[in-house]
Parts: sequence; C-alpha cells; structure tokens
Amino acid sequence: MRTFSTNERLKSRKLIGRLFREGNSYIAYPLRVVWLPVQPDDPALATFGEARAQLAISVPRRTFKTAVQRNRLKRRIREAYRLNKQLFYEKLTAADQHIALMLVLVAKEEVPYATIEAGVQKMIRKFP
RNA sequence: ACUGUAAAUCGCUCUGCCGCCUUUUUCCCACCCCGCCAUCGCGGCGGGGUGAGAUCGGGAGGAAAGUCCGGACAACACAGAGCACCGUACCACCUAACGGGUGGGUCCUGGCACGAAGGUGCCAGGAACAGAGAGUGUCGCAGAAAAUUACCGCCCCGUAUGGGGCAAGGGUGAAAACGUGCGGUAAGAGCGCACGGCGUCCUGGCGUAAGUCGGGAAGCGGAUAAACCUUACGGGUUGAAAUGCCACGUACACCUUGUUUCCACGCCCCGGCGUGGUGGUGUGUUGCUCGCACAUCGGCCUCCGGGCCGGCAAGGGGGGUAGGCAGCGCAGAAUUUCGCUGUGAAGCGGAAUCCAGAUAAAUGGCAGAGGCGUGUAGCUUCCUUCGGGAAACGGCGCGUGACAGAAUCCGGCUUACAGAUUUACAGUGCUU
RNA sequence: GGCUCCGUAGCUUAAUGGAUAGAGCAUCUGACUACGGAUCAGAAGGUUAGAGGUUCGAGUCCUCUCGGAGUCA
Repeated sequence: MRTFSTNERLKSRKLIGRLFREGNSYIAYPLRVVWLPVQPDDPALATFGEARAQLAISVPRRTFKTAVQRNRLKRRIREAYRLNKQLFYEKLTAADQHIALMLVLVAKEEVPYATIEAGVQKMIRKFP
C-alpha cells in the first residue's frame, strides 16, 4: 500500500505540542526525526484508522526563504516516505506500536530527491 | 542585419508507471431514518443521510508576491451639532469605487528645423501641477543687508573725521528687489518712453472646463505649504484569526473604580416614603466638548465625617479549549469570443462556457521522446592580410530554467523576472 | 490571513531641515608598571538599512523596496 492519505498525516495541534515536549529524537542526515509512542488509551488514536504512524514534515523558514523551495522539499520528503514506509510499518506491527512522527529538514541548502530518499531509508533502519 | 529603450503577448509540450486534493457525473457496498407492500418469520420497492471504494471530469500565477489604495461582504455602533484628526488636490470623462485609467491643458528638460536676435514650431520624455497678493514661522556659513538693505562705490553741500541724496557698477550667496535699449539727472532710479517678461482685476471671441487668443486698468519687494496653515471635497469603527452554530472543557476564585447632592410638590405614624427637576460619579456614543442613552439598588454598624457586606455597571488579571460545520467559490462589477458606438479609458448587444478549493495546508516523484538553449568532436560552403573568420548541417554531453506557490472574492498600483515573439523609436554596419 | 511599529560605529544611544553626524563601553597605539589591571593621552572605526524624490541643503520630510519585532480567535 504505497499511499499517503489523510489518516496518515499528523494534524492534531495538541499531539504535535506533546511530541515536541516529550518526544525522542535522533538524526538521520539530512533529517532530524522526532517521535512519540501513542498509548492505546489515547483519544487521538481514533484518527489513525489502519495507519501505524502519523507523519508531519517541517522545513525551516530561516534557511529556505521562499515558499516554493519549502514546498518542493516537503514534497520530496513525503514522496520518499510514501515509497519506503512498508518496511517501517512491518517494524511497528511487530512491536504492536502506534507513533506520532515529525521529520525536520536540517540541511542548509536544497538537497536532491536521491539524498532525501537515502535519509528516509536510514531513518527507518535506525528506528529502535 | 545587429544592439539598446519602451509597450504588448507568451512564459515548454507529449507519453508510461506509482501517488495527492476535489464533486449535486454515474455505479456499487455497509449502516441509520422515513413511507408503502408483504407478513409466523426471512424480506421487497421508493426516498433521504453518513462512511468506504470504483469510474468520468477538474486541479497554481503573470505577478498567486508586497499589502500601497479602492470596493463587495460581515459584525458592532448610530437623535444630532461643533472642534479636532486622517486623506485627496490643473480640468473633463471612465468606473461599483479609487490615491487607478483615458483624453485635454499648463510648466520643465532634451533633440531637430526656422529666424540676425528675443523667440516660434515639431518630436520625445517628465511633473504630489490648488493657494506664498490671508496670516505665522524658517532661511546655517558667507555677505553691508536674507526682506522695506547700503560695505566698497557714485553725486551735492561743507571741506577735517560731518550732513544729505542714489542704487547704476563691484563683491557674497542657492537666492539680492522685472530684462534690453534710449531719454532723463548733480548722481541716479519703471522716474519717463519703446520692445519684451510676469501674474492680479475688468472685459470680448473660442472651449463643457482647465485654459487660450485679444483689448483695457493699476502694478512688479525672494524661496519654502513632501513647515504650520487656508480653501474645496471625502471619511462611523473593525476586518474572514471578522462573524454565526455544534462539540469538548473551565474558576461567578482574585484586584480596581462607581453606587450620590440639592430643590419643589404630595402623603403620613414627623422623619421617612413616592413623583418630578437639577447637578455629581461610572460606562457607551472613533478622540474632545455639548447633547443623548444606560446604571446609580439593598442590608448592617456609626463618634453622623463615613465604614463594612451583598447585588449591579465597567475595567484589569487569571483559567479552559484550540476539534468540526457554515462563512468558502456562490451564474457573476465572471471568463472567452464576435459585432456596434466612442479619439480613448470604456459602454451596449449577441453567442459559447461554468473553470482550483487545500487547512502542519493538495496540484508531486521516477523514466522516456520532442522542442528550445548551451558546450565541444566532425564535415561542407564562402571570405582571407594565410594568423584566421563567418554560415549551414550534425554526433555526443549538460540544462529545461528566471521571478516565484492560491488561502473569502474582485478592480487597480508597485516590485521581481531566464528566455521567445510582435510593434514603435534611436544608434551602428552593409547593399542599392 | 490581517493589523501596529522599528532600523544611526562591534554594542548602548544623541542630534530643532544647516557646515566634515556627537558621546559612553569595546578595539588599537603610546605613557605609567618588574608584569598585568586601573588611570592618563591619542587614533581608527558611519554608503545614518537600500533606491528615488521635495528643498539652496535630508539622519530628519514624502514614496517605494529590503530586513526585523510585536499583536489577534
């Protein structure tokens, strides 16, 4: 299922706030990964549906001035996640875990798609 | 032909695979509600709603940007008046409206032509272009003086250094009291005259008007209004995070201000109550003043000044939530196109079309082909001062651009922009 | 998506439209000291965020651009 539909997007303002306060993080260049396990009794879990993880993508405005640049990079990250998430889902299903996930771009200049895809694959390998 | 400037138009196309957003296209499945039929029961038909899926369509810009103006739309406010504040500023027209646009006028700058010259005409570009003759202020340094001025100077009288007249020449400055010439005079000066310049007033022609071409009168004492200001016109405030509804959730806990004076009349248990008026306090009315509207209540104590408690009005501060629906793309100041009217902005009429709606925010990723641009082998032709240069064809490589991403919607303005095309103007070269 | 405001030396700031933009701290050089600090003397450092306009003259007035900050249900 190489999809990326509404219930796979992290949209709850509240959950994002908790993610940055309480979440764990690690670096998989050119990405910084912030993640937080969602407990089974959490009401936000209802929005997940069949999804194992909800993802949000962030590209800092400070380094990328124009909206065109930021949109392009966010699209590349989303595409790379969509094409590579299957292995990630297998890992999560094995552990019976739901998580909230944020990918933040830390590169200082525009990176091509191949680099981002490598970063996403690395992120999935390094995930505990 | 090339280069530059200005204006206008465009600002990559196609195919395959995998994805994203969207719906009153159609279909299918599940659940819920209503009606009818059938009934022991299972059920069948029709309509509506919700959710998931399939399918057919649609899916960023000329600036989507900056948020500089103007509207639509919405909420709140509003008996009204004055002042303040803000904005606009040659005239007419266009427009829903505008600080936008179109046309015209005036002035300035540059070029060309004509003329002895003052100047006139044509072309191109520019102008926040009302008023400095309503008032106030300011004008550093220099200079005698920066707005009713006299340093050097010129002239007359006296002759010693004084008294008086003048503003031509010199000098300072961004700016020095209409310009040139002649007369005039002691010397001079619009003091007079000729020609010219400048506005003001009266007046005639043309023009809707700004204005322009004449005639006459009295004149000529700087600049600055993107200094205060004057005049005319316009402006209620806030903006989709507005606003309405649903769901979840919390704290009427705390602090501050106000809660009243006098007069008249009536009642009675004779110091209280009621009614009316007046002022005070608080709040609202964009700011201020007037005016208007609302609140100004009850209890207890008292040394009769007032104090305390509750309620009410308003403000401060704090706590909770931060999910959904509507607003929101809607047949309209709509888009495309044709015709007519108008110098033009634009208007009127006909035909066709319905054309993005996301919300941590869709319109993408990979591969291939074409076109375009660019680099470099090669080859052909032409020119040659034999160093080389130009053009066409073409294998291979690279890039596909620049500025830039809708967020309620329109009309403008401004700013950014690789490249392509067209038109106009200017320059250079070649040919005739 | 709006609204409001700010920009002067490395930092904090001053300047009524008037000459070459003035201070303090920091920096550098010299003096003092055995050395350092403190102190004294001197120097350097400004496209007044950028561009255009008004004016004789602009940090100041006006317009546009750039950068930054605050605020809202």
